[in-house]
Amino acid sequence: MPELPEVETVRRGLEPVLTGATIVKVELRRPDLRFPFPSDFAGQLERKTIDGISRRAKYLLVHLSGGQSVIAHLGMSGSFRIIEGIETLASSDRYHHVGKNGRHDHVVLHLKTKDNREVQVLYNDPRRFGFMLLCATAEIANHPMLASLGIEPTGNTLYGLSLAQLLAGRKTSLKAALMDQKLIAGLGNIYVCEALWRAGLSPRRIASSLARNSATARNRSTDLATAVRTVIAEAIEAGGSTLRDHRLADGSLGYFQHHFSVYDREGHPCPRPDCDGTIRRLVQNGRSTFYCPRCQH
DNA sequence: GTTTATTCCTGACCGC
DNA sequence: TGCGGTCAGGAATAAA
Repeated sequence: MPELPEVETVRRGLEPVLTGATIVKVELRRPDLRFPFPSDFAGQLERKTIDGISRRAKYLLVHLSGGQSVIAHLGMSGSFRIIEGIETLASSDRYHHVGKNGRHDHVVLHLKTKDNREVQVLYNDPRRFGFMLLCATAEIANHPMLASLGIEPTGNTLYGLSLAQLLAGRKTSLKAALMDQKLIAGLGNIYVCEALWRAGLSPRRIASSLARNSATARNRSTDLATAVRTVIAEAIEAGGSTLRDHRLADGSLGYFQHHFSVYDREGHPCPRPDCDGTIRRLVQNGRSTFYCPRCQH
């Protein structure tokens, strides 16, 4: 399930191939993913060159010559695959890890790289929760999908005080607040669970309790901001190292198996050294939450 | 304005 | 082995 770290890893994997490449041809093998492709999507990409690829929250932004950008989202099952050369597409053994016969390869970009190699970039998405849209590059920040996104948990904008301000007045749970893309952009179910465990905070705690004017609340918001930043940074780092090992093997970009402390570990012992609790699962807002009832308060 | 429930989709998994 | 049911999840959308 691609959250911010996975999307950033995909971006880093695509960047050296896409940057400076010319889009020779675009194959759309169905009319839509989650949404219909923009009208004449292929035509608007073909013959353009790619100036660069950036990321905002869980969105990939592919910047094209001529002032347009592709806004791409991987949904929950989207992945990219890079195939060198033009003859290998028919080789079925390339598909074994992403599904049968490339059935869910919905988009194929035929590229000529800046050093004149012919490369195919395939977008595969079995559940089709992903999407691709077009937007004027100058207007990306105002695009409805991106305009109301909150702060990035990377960099230096998320810290105790800024987090406390975001949570002030929120009557919902800490878990739901951290999942809210309008507050912090890019966190999903997995890293929210992990960050709350690291900070020793209960997912059921009322969000605004971290915004109170007390030393305890300030410490908690600082601990949580630190936990969010470090869990994201470590996952990006882990994705980068996985990418180095993985990319040469088969060109796939998208899923990276990390080790989690609590996510999907119901019934396992809490990994905190001085805790003898057991990881539990509960459902909040229709989503599974994994946490340790012994050390998260 | 805030919060919650529903919807989209398919593959994996479980019990019978 | 096969069938039906359940679950997972991001974000738009509707509803409360």
